[in-house]
Amino acid sequence: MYLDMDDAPASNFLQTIISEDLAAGRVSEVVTRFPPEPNGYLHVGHAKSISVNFGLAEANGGRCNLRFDDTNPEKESQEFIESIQEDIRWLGYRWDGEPRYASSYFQQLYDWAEHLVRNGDAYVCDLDADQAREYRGTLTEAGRNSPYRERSVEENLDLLARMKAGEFDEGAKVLRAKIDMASPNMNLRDPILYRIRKVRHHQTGNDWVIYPTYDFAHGQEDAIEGITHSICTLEFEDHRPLYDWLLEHLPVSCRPRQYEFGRLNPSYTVTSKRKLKQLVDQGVVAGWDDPRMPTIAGMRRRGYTPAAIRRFCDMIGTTRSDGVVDVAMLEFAIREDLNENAPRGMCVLNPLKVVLTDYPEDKVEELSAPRHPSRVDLGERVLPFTRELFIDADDFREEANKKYKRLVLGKRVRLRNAWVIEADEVVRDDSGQIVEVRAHTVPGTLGENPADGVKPRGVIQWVSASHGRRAEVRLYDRLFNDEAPDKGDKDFLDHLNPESLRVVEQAWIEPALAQARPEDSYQFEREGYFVADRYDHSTDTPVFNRTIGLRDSWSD
RNA sequence: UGGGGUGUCGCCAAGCGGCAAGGCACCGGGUUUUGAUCCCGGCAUUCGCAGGUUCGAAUCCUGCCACCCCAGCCA
Repeated sequence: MYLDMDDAPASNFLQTIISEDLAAGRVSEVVTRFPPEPNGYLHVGHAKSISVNFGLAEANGGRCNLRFDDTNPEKESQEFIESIQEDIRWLGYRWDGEPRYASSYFQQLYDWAEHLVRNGDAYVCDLDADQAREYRGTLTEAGRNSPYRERSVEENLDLLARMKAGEFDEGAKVLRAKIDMASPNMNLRDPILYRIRKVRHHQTGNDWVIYPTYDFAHGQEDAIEGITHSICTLEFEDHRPLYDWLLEHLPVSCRPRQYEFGRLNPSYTVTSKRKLKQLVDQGVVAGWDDPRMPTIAGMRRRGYTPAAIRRFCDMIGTTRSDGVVDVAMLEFAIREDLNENAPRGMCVLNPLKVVLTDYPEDKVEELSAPRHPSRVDLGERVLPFTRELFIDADDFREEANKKYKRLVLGKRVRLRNAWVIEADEVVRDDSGQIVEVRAHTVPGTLGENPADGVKPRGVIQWVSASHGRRAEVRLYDRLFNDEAPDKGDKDFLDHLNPESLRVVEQAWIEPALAQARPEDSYQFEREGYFVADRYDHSTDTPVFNRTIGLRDSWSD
């Protein structure tokens, strides 16, 4: 079903580092990790990170852990923990062992916090958030030492224990590393290690009222798990000195190294969790898994395949430069996969009745057609042909120039996988609207060109009016009509594409398509790739989502 | 005016002192019962800019410019 996944082994700066580490014996096995915070759904940007972390481990015979970085219970939930696991599995990756949780290391982390305090490397600070900001200085001015910076080890130990015991209110005290308030790197100006949060944690319940910050947790989690290469995105680069400082000042048994790569920014989309949440909350889309969302769940429902997403990640590469990737590349990846693997079928979105006047009323020809033009292994399907058919209204014109390769009055067209027909006359309703085309078949044209040498102008899809089935078809398009909807001071909501969804309630599909199971992909010939909706589709009420249209180079 | 990064074709991206890979997009042409696919061809005398080193530089040095990130008790 999927494309060949191990084409060219990805070569990038991370692989180069790993190869050198392996060759020099600095590491004996590659261990990476994918460390999402369970505070939202995974999106295409995470897919790249997953591909990088799992891919590197896989390519080097190593392991990759899944670790929930659940250090901030306020924003996290079990729902996200589950959706994240489902998405990673769906993408086709398997983490090593059981999922890990930062929260399962809380005691160890606390012990290490005491260790820092004992060595005079951390202190309890009573400054509130506003004061702390003031003391921190600015980008161009050094900060000032907190008045609580020189507390004794004994006092700090006592205060820390009391913080843990719940004796202080939220925000009343924090534990900070004692580094350098004048550092040009803001992250080294006595960063906060622990804060008081009297909220229930989804994994540890009410065991803790103090929670470690990302900085105090991440490197140590990596050390505990024996991570060799801790790969994250560029914005964490400034945190690396702190990451290293903590590991140097703690009795950890191994030294993971942090490396950063540029995050993925696809054009015509937004990927910030805040903005995606806004789209959901404001009802712009139907939910986190709306087919227009760049979430993994959304792309899945849209009909994107794991193979296409992985292929896309390989195509864009992994570097330290941050740019915008043309979504056309993602679209190429899914077309490439589906062109190769999706069975073909016929669907008429905008029906116009055609009556074949020479064709007997009750005759039904059970034609057979290949499911795929080149994949003979996919077999054939039965195509009932009858006197009354539907074609797409866009595929008929009373008159047209020679560039129009469809049905024209008095001219011929090939009905895909069936007869060549010739249009004779149109039937109109009271308002003058064409409601029917009367035509006749050209004899001997089943699988053959017309004997008289007059070739059809083109090929169009059709569905038997008596044997076809009704279906709802959801035509999705880009959610935004601006290449960079959230760049600069733009409001991304001002650039929504009003035509990102058009629902065709009464499309006609050939009978074989009604047999689709949810999440089966097809190419509706001449239209595009469509997937049977994961939730709403059934044989009784077929519902298809347009994944992506066919490449179209035609212009009038 | 602090620190950390990045700058190679419209986009992504190889390249690491020897004379600019590849993919996407785009433009031609061919095949075709999908205006699809497939096939063939085109597409950077030039690597942010300016100097310098060298027989030779996208690759080394110097200076400059542009853009991104950092002042959450978020990650």
